[in-house]
Amino acid sequence: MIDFKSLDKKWNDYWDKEGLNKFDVKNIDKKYYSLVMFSYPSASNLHLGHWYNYAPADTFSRFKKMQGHEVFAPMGFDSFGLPAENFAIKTGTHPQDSTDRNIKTMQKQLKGIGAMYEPSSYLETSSPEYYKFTQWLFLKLYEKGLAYQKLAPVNFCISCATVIANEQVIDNKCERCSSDVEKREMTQWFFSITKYAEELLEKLDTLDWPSKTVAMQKNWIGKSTGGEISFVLSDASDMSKTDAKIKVFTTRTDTIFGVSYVVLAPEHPLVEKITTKEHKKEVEEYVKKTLKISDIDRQTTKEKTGVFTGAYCLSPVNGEKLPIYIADYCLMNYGTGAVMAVPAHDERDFEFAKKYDLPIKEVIVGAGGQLDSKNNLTITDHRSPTTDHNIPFIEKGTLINSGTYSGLESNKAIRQILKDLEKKGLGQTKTNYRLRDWSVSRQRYWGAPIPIIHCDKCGIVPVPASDLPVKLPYNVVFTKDGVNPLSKCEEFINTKCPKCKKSAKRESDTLDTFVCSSWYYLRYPDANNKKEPFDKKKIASMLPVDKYIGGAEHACMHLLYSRFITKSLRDMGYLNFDEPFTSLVHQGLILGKDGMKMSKSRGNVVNPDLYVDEHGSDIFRMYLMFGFSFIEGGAWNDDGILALKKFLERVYRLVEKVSASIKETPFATLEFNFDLNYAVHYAIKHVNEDLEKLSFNTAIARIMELVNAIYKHIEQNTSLMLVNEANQTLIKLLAPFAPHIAEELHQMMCGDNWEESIFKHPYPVHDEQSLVKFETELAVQINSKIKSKILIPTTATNEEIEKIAISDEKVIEAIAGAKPKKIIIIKDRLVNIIV
RNA sequence: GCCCGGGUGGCGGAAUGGCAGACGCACAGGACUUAAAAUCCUGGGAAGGAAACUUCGUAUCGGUUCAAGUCCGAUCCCGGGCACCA
Repeated sequence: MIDFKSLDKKWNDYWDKEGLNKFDVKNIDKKYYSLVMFSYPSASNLHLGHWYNYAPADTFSRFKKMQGHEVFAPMGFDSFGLPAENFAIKTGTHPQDSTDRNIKTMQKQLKGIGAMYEPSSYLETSSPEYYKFTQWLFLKLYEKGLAYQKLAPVNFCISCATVIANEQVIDNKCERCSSDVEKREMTQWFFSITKYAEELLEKLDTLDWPSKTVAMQKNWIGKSTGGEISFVLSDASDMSKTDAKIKVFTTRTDTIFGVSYVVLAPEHPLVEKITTKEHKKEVEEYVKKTLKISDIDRQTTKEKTGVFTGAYCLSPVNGEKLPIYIADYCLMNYGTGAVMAVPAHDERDFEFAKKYDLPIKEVIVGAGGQLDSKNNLTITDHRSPTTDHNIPFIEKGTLINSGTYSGLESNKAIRQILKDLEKKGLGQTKTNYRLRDWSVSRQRYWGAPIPIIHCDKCGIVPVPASDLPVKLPYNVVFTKDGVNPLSKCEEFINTKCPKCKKSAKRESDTLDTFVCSSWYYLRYPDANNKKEPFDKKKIASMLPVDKYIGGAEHACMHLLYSRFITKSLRDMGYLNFDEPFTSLVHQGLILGKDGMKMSKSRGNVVNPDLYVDEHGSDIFRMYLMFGFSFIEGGAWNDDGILALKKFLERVYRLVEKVSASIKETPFATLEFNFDLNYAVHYAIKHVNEDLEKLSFNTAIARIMELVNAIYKHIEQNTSLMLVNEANQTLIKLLAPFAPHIAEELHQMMCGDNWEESIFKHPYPVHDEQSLVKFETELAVQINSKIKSKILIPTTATNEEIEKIAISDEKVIEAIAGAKPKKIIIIKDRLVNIIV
């Protein structure tokens, strides 16, 4: 038996030599952009997760290529990032050096997959040729007012010593290092992703994306429509007119008659102004205390606290005097930083009201509440306050105790009340989003420097595009003090102001690596362009990406950021499409043998290299595709890989056998055999359909069936020519899955006539006629229970099928003389006789 | 708490409302072999039965339907996301 391992190099070299992976611009009309998420060289090795993403994706690319598409499948490295820098602090190895080294190893490993990556589009985000344009992107966003600097509370990871984005905070811990995240007030750079909130939300429905990812993004954007309502301060004599109102945001304007107090966030600017003398000390202490407690504690303790400010405001609907509180459960960074509290119909307000003994006014009853002809409310819902006081009742329903609005259904009341308030200038409809602007400043070295200069005279001055890239200096010192090495690098920091030419200082923050990865798919098709990030025309013909395959962990980060960047570049006139990734698929997660997530500490990490070294890449990648449902993943199993080895050896023997016999009897007759022909076309049809859906495991199952069928026909002495033909189809079907082995088998089959790579051949297409059988087997049910099977001519009419079914021996016995009441016939499936 | 997924043999996993368990692993039996391995063939949801066959069976309970793993309602468990968002 041949050593499959030896085939990897042979065919890889051949593909390289022949330029088989090259994208040919001539065929641009048939382009297919097949993208995988590029690798992050933080660890020194390609791990199983990479393989599980890249190998099946390559099978898909090869399938598309054989289908006649001009496939563009690039690969590169997302090579900036914290881990390299942390490694430098720990070991003294410069991030540039460790990154270069890791990339070298990983490139070798990538080669081992045997994937058809386009060689000329290779990129590394940490190379000046690339980050020059990441900086260009920043400047463009700045120019358009989409990048700005502000003092804001940000998430600060103490261990990483840098600010991180909202999206990078998981359970109040850093997404990367899992240590605590602190809220800090810092001047930071932001991208105005919120300006695109509505489009980012809306266009989600046009995408062929996993529904879960769409749901996550929708959730993250968090649109809610409601009203912004003003509560006028009851004693506003000493304040300016604009300050005399508290604006609250609510989605439940229908509950406004149930408001018993108003709450401000402790950070709210009005707090200071409205607090009365008697309450000043208490309020100040409370504000100080809550601001000091990090968000972490504010969330984990959850117990609501607050204090009375001494001030009152007036209900805009009935003029009722309402006390104003400040409380930690009101958040400054959402809505207006103030809420109207309706304890009877909101859980949080209820909890607070109970604790501080505030009135609870019920104004909504369940949907059973109705006005009778005399305008009296009848209540039929069991949850209504008049029966069992099941409050807080947070659902919508019918209004009670709400003046002229009583009796209205909630949704109607919301519209009506807002309309009336608008007339009085005290309210309007308002949409809020949970999405915050993207914080992109990082106080770290190993990233693209933000191309900004701070000048004492001119203020913030962008680096002129002609001066790009702002190069990251190599000679910096990495220390454990948590201070950005760049800020201590004199030769980097000190510069001249481009405007006034006086000495000025460079911005020392670098860009979040997600900025680098938010546009890399635009760079690939024009990766060697020295003048521009990409040529507009080229991109217009190559983008959007047709199939994007990668991990689900990027749902609210990379995938959202990329959509935003695409839209902003479109609005600047650089792109002519709205969405970067029309079709997206996430591969599942491969777990350790123990069914647990792989981790070094658990000691259950599976190293792909060991298996590839032993079996070659085809067996390994086929196991990854056959052993799991692609989008589910699952636990690793060593036996599974042996199964695929067995299968491929079985195919090899088959090809060996058939090509040997063909050599012996080259003029074998071609005698048609329906069954074998059917098996071949059945396999072709399903492998095509399954590959289109990335259902690799079932596609391989169909190929296995074909192999079994061919073996059977050899035994049955079916025409050698036909077997030979079936075999050739088999190898083509197999080619995207096991490219090296398929090339070898193809060469074996062709013998002296071999001319070119199997990937220059079209993928088999099935012939519908070959799948039409003369006879079909139908199951016959009596009262929905299967009693018999019958063979009917495929062309039989329903009447004929009925006749055959009823005259079947077992059916006669089962019916036992009873008269059929109804006969249901499902084409090609079954007959159900109801008696 | 809320929003998504998911729960099918000993195992990985298949099933446009229409014959549950494709394909494979493991297992068992047979062939080949001095023997073993490899290979090739056959069999395997469970229970009962000599067999034909019968009954049960896709987390649980109920419903719709001639027909439910699939649709609907409730419950339990597992995974993921969000989490004081007014």
